[in-house]
Amino acid sequence: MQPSVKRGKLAKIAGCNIETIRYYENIELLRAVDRTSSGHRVYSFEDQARLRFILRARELGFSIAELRELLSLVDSHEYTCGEVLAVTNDHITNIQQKISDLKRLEKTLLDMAQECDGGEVPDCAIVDTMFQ
Amino acid sequence: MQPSVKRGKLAKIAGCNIETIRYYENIELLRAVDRTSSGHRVYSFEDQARLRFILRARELGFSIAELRELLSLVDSHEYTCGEVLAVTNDHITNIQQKISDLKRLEKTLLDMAQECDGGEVPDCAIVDTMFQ
DNA sequence: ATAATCCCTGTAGTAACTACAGGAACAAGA
DNA sequence: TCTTGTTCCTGTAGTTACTACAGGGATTAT
Repeated sequence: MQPSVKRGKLAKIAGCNIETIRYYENIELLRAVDRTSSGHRVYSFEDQARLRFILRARELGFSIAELRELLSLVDSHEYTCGEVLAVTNDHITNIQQKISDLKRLEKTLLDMAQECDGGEVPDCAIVDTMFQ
Repeated sequence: MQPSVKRGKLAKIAGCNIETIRYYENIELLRAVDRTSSGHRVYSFEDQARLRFILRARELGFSIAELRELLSLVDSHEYTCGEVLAVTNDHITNIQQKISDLKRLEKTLLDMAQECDGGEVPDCAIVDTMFQ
C-alpha cells in the first residue's frame, strides 16, 4: 500500500474498474480527492481504505443506499455498534428473503422440468404450464 | 377472458403495469397488435395468452433474453420438448448458483453480526471487518 | 523527440421496467 | 348535446450500479 496513488493504480490494487472510482466520487461515496497541478486525482492512504470499505460492503451485497447509511454512521464518528448491527441485520433479512424466493422458484422450475420428458415431440409440459 | 380488450383492461386482467405492455411491444416480445381507427390498441385472445406466457416466465425468473429464446422456440411451431427443457435447465442452474452465492453471503454476514455486541460504544466489529 | 500509456471530461449504454407530460378519444351523466 | 372524467396515444426521462466509449491533454519510457 502506497501513501498516494493515481486512479489507475488504485483501481488495480483495489481490484475494481477504473471508472467505478469516478462513479463513486460522482455519487459522493468518495470525496473529491486532491489533484495534481494538471488535474490528476491523487488518493491518500485514507482514501484507499475508504474505497476498500465500499468495495467490501458491495461484495457483501449492501446496496448503495444501505452503504450510504453505513458510511454516514462511520463518518459521524459517533456511531454505536448497535446502529451498525441494525443496518446489517436488515440486510441479512433482505438476503434471507431473496434466498427463500429463489428456492420457491427453483422448486417450481424443477417440478415443471420433471413433467417434461425432454423428447423430440413438439409438445411440452413446460410450455403448457407457462400458458397455464 | 374477453375476445378483445384495450391496453388498460389487459393490464388489469393480466396483473401488470400498463406501460409494461407497451414496453414488451417496443422490444418485440409482443407483436404490434391491431388498432382501432383512432389508434387504440386492441388485443385478441391470442395476444392475451402470449402476454400471460411472458409474465409467467418473468415471474419464474427468466430474463428477457432467455424468454426471447423460449418464445422463438414456441413461435417456430417446431420446437421439441428437449429444446425447451435445455433452456429451463440452464435457468435452474443459474438460480441454484444465485442461491449458493446468497447463502455464502448470509453466512459471512451472520458471522460478522455475531462478533458485534450491538452495544452503545463507538467501536464495532462489523466496521472493523469491513475495513479489513 | 516521439511513442505508448495514462489521465481528464462528458456522455451514452446496460436490464427491465416505471413515470411522467401534453394531447386526442371515448363513455357516462345532466 | 354538452361536459366531465377516464382512458388512450406518443415520446422521453428516470431508476440501479456501474461500464464503455470519444476526443483530448499529461506523463513516462525509449
